[in-house]
Amino acid sequence: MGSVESLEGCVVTAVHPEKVRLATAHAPAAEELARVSAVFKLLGDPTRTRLLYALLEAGELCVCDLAAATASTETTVSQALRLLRASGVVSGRREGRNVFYRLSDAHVRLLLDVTREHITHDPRQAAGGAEEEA
Amino acid sequence: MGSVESLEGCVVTAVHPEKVRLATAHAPAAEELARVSAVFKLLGDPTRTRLLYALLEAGELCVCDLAAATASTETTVSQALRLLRASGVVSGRREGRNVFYRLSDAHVRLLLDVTREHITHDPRQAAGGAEEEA
DNA sequence: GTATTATCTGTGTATCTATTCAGATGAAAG
DNA sequence: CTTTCATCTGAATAGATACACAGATAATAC
Repeated sequence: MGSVESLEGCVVTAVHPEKVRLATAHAPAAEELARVSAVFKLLGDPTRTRLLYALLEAGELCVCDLAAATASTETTVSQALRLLRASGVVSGRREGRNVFYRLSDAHVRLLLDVTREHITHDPRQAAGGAEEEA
Repeated sequence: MGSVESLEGCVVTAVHPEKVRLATAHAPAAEELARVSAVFKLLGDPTRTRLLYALLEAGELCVCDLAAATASTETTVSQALRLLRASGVVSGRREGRNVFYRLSDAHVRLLLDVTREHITHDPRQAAGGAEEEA
């Protein structure tokens, strides 16, 4: 059993030091990782997820239509859209009194599709149980 | 301007009723949406994201190695792994006293890759500013 | 059997966050 | 200019959650 210097300098036991060094070497930088997890966190709220799937289907919707489509208040929708827009997940276009929102790029659409497929193809993680398959 | 019955029965104004109906018709079911956002929420914590990228690089790591690779305590890592395992994002394999964890399937790997690419190709959403491109 | 190591789990606390309400801003109509 | 409508923003509150500590469980060594 080897030992590796962790980032804070304290020595901890390691079963596979090479793999640990490999992981730390290729790990995303702090700022990059923060942004990645920030995007996932935005997608991790049911209200926002509902908005995004509505935009995925309709292509473009204004705030009041999004509120109707997701059965939320317009204020809640507006607050959610503010966060999504601030991180570039959605973008808004003003047309008269309405602001129409759409998904920013293909990456977001892919994330929504892949995760939905992941869920439907892996019905294990329902409410609690999620052991190995077979 | 038309009007649509929202899910709660109250009538709200709608700019594009057809699009709203399209979105509501193709919207994920409540349980499916809950599971999708639950997966995203799991990926939305920096500590867990770090663990997942470590597993993405190393393929398989035990708890103490993950703690070393991510500069966290073993307790924190274990708590994080419990949530990830409960939702089927990672899976564990016991070998003697160690438990080795790995990413469950290709979907998770794809999510991590796509989002990292999304971040690096879209340097807009740094700390605050994220207006339209161009 | 006891000792030791690795991982897991219960509990408490401090922090964050989603939602709501009230009011502000921007745009069009009269 | 005043009114009306759509959207936005600030503040307060209730609920969720990540981390740390202490102790429990599992597996090997002696």
